[in-house]
Amino acid sequence: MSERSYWLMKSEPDVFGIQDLANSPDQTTAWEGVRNYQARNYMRDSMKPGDGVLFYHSNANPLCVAGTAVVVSDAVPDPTQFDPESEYFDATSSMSNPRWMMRHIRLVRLFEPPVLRETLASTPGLESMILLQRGTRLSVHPVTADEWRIIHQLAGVQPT
DNA sequence: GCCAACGTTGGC
DNA sequence: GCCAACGTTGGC
Repeated sequence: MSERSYWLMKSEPDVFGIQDLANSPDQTTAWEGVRNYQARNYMRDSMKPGDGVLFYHSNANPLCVAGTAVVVSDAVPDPTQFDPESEYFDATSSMSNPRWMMRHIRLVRLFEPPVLRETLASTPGLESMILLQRGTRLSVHPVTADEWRIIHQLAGVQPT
């Protein structure tokens, strides 16, 4: 019996924000389009159904944790890698040996108001967040149980 | 819009 | 296998 883990996943709200997740069927979405090996490895190898997800708005105003989600599927091939019409098409991947894997996530809650990045940056205990390290671009990465708890405190809600 | 930091590509 | 060049990310 392995412990539950926690993750942060970035999305640009102009492309797909937490409101889009809230409006999705079953408030569930496929986390398509990740084309970075480290992020893929986390999704493929380390995530488990039931893990918690901080839904982060990048390239946005305001930059913020907009809410939380939960991992609801095993790792499955990202179908967009096989779609020549998709911007995420990868001609070097094959059905028999897919390169890019993804998960499905379901909305748990919106943070209202969202927890701003500048709040994270000034909160004791969050100094080590990967998100806040200089030069970090990784769009899927782990957060600690402490970080998960502190961010829920900032949001004024019980951790789920 | 700028640009620093990073990841990937490809010539050698 | 190195590393320069390039493209992208993403905060500011």
